[in-house]
Amino acid sequence: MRHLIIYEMIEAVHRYGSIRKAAEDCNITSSALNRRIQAFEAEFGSEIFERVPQGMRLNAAGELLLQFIRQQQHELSRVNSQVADLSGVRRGHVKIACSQALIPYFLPYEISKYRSEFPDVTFSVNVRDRIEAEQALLNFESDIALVFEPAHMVTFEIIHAVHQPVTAVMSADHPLAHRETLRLRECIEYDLVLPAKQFGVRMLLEAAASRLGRKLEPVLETESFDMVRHFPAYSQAIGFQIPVGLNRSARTDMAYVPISEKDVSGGELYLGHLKGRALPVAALKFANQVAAALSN
Amino acid sequence: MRHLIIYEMIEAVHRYGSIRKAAEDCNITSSALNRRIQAFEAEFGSEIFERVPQGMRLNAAGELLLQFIRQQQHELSRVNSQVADLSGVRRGHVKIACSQALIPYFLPYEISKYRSEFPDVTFSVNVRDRIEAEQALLNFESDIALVFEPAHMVTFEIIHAVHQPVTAVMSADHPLAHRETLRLRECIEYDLVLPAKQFGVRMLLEAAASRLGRKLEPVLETESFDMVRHFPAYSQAIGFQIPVGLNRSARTDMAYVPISEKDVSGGELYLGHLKGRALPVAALKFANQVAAALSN
DNA sequence: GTGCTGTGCTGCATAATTTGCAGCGTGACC
DNA sequence: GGTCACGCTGCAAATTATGCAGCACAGCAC
Repeated sequence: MRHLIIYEMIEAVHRYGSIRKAAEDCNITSSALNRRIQAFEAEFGSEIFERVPQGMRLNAAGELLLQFIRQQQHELSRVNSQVADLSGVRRGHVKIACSQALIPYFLPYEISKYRSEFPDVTFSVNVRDRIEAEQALLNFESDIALVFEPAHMVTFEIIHAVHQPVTAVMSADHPLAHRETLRLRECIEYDLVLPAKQFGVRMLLEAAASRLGRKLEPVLETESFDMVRHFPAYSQAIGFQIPVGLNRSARTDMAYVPISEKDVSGGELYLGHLKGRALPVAALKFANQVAAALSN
Repeated sequence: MRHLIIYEMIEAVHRYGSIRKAAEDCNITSSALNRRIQAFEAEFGSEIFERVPQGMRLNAAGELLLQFIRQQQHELSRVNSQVADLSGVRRGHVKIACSQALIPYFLPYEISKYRSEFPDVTFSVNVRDRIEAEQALLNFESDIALVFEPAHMVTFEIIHAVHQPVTAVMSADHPLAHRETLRLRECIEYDLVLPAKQFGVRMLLEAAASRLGRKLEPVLETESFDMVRHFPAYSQAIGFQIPVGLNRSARTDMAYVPISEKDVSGGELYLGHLKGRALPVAALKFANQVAAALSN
């Protein structure tokens, strides 16, 4: 869309904080870009950048405009996907922000399944914690989010929610491996592998431990859910994960035992999008498929 | 916004159904406009007009695009008004769709009051019946609507609602003029002046009459609420109006008596806007003022 | 049929706009 | 005090849009 290229230029200037650097990115000279920005500001009726000795910084009006630009680009891509839909071919791009837990099994499977039906739909997947995920929706960086226990859900419109008990991960020969459910106090006797503090699973475990009057002292704390899942294979340590991040049939050398809801109440995995914003056709169809998958 | 002029051109072509006529409107030659439309369609990835021997007609993709264009223009004007608000000066334009009843007293007063505080805000007021009003919101022709008993309110987000008993309008020397309330059967004994069938007041009266097993036989049926209000001055006829359309202090030669709620249940006057759409600053402030005025 | 009128479309020369180049002035940093 | 990066600007070249004239086609009146 050549007539909207000025928007991309504005975004570039904002990103680089410098006309000269942004100009390089736009394959244009700085003078040309400079004049386009100036012409735009004149038309817009107000400056959108603050000129500081270090370069360009968006002012309040610019922030407002940037919000508009992103929304507008999102709407345009939605219209495009609807138009593509009209001609029978289902094309489009789905942008997903999700928790790490969805990465190993759930999303790869669901995306493959969707693409087997609509091969012209492409995807982008960004791992975001529950705070960043909401930001991604607001920035129009993502169409839909799939997050465990989101922090504040004011702008988050829920498509589907599913309960996820916190589940202990251990090697198949662990003393507790044969149990149906576990109490938290039993787990604490072993070495613990916990996700970092910003994650929902950790938050639920901490809350439960403090109710027991105990403190969690992990031998390994990590931001990688893969580490939490795989470390217990090589020791008697116990990791924690939510069921959607586990695949019982994949590894017979591991055991997955849910923690009793009496101790740890579990949390909700939410599938949602930005409130008041219509989804592109492809994103909507994919969201429906995911919602159906989560229901089982 | 020169870079968005193509949108106005598309709207012009749609409006005139002809490139040549639209070109005249755009102060451009038909060949230039023709090429711009073609270039746009190429970029957009799909034709948006159907070429018929009579000229150009939007196709399905074009309808989608037009919806996008209107929404986008609305959002832009909203951003503009927010930006103007930043610099202290409150500027902007408020577009109102309303029932006829609001025209004689209510809106002129409220608009004047608002403009005495913010003289740089301009208004457009369009009289729309309750079906057209919702359409006006959908087309972004209006920011807010003020309608009596809207027909279907799926896309209508209510800001404020106020009950309006149906009120009889008669000359001050009418036999019923001194009464506190009137029964419908009393009114029917006199000549009736009724608004046309599409209006809410008429609908409520018809429903009430059929409950009484009576049929309304107006001596004068009109689309003009002014006629309904003024005709009774010169005869013993009775007209009907809602309180917001009446101004007790203005005319001492007229009497206004509410119909008993036992007969005619009255209706709601709704102030609202399009669901899921943020209002420009000026429209929002004005809506708040109107809501406050309606509360009294 | 036969003009006639309207439609969208197109080749080409021209007008308008945008761009690149080079250079200016300014403030931050060492 | 020198260097660097910044935004900005005059001017000529390159690119793009426009206007003119004319084409092919479809509907319509006679």
